[in-house]
Amino acid sequence: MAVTRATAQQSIVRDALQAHDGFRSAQDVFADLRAAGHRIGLSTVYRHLQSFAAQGIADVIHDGDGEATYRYCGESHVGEHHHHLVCRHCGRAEEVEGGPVERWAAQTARRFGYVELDHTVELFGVCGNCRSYLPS
Amino acid sequence: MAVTRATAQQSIVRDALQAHDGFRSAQDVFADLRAAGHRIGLSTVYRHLQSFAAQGIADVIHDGDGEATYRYCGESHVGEHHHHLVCRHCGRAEEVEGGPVERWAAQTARRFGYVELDHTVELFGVCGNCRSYLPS
DNA sequence: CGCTTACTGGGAATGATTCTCATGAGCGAT
DNA sequence: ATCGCTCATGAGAATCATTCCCAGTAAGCG
Ligand SMILES: [Mn+2]
Ligand SMILES: [Mn+2]
Ligand SMILES: [Zn+2]
Ligand SMILES: [Zn+2]
Repeated sequence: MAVTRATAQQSIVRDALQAHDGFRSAQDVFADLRAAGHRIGLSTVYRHLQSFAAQGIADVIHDGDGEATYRYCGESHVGEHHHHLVCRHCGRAEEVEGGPVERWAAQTARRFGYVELDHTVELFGVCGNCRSYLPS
Repeated sequence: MAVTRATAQQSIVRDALQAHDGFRSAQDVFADLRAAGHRIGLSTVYRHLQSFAAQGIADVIHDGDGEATYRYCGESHVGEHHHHLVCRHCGRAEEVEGGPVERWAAQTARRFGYVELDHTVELFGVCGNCRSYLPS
């Protein structure tokens, strides 16, 4: 599943991801690359995004419709376990530590006798920037 | 979006959900109902499951593939905000309170200047029952 | 410079969810 | 109990993200 050779396509997919600070879908990235004049296949975009995620270089979040969105992981958090605070308007995301959550999760699982624990924790809101633009 | 009239189909979809203590997909519920000899359409199953969710009667979780799964909410937690500890093997789920998580989420959002906060928190593991059946 | 093997990409296939719309059934009013 | 309006139903088509297939291409190594 991990695509390892250094190809031109791998580069442009990585660059496209890094160019934004928010989560973007494979379809989005594909459309942007094509619009920018790059010759690349949709399958290839999927392959690399998933490969980045498998390597921990990128994070994945499934949006409300279940569509997978990817984000290039910030330098300081590559590989480390962390979560995100995502602006549901512009897609911008902050990487956050989950200290209290991790402890609560472990304790809760123990209480119910569950093992091999894992968890998904994502925070959504409207960022300071978008707040000014938006009504209500 | 909420289907309100008391129809036979609404009943059997509700019953099918209540009959299991784990999260199940619309496709699963549909297959079961058909196998049990009920005449019902797939669209109708989707309609009712989504309606239950909109009313807070059922919970929804998107599984790893982004497929939506539904679960009839336990009596004591209907309407109240809560989370789940789900067995990734048999689908069984425990309803859990997220006290520490709620506080952490609010504090984190404030720190980054985000408003209109919301969050998804789901715990996954292997339940005590399944642990005995499973290898490794 | 070859060779081997992994990568590419167009198109077809898959599978969940949504849409359309003619038919059927709640239920409030009579 | 009946009528009639409105909403619910369901079969099939449509949508859309993601995966599969596979012949052609290029990376990396000697
Ligand atoms: Mn990250
Ligand atoms: Mn619940
Ligand atoms: Zn924003
Ligand atoms: Zn289990």
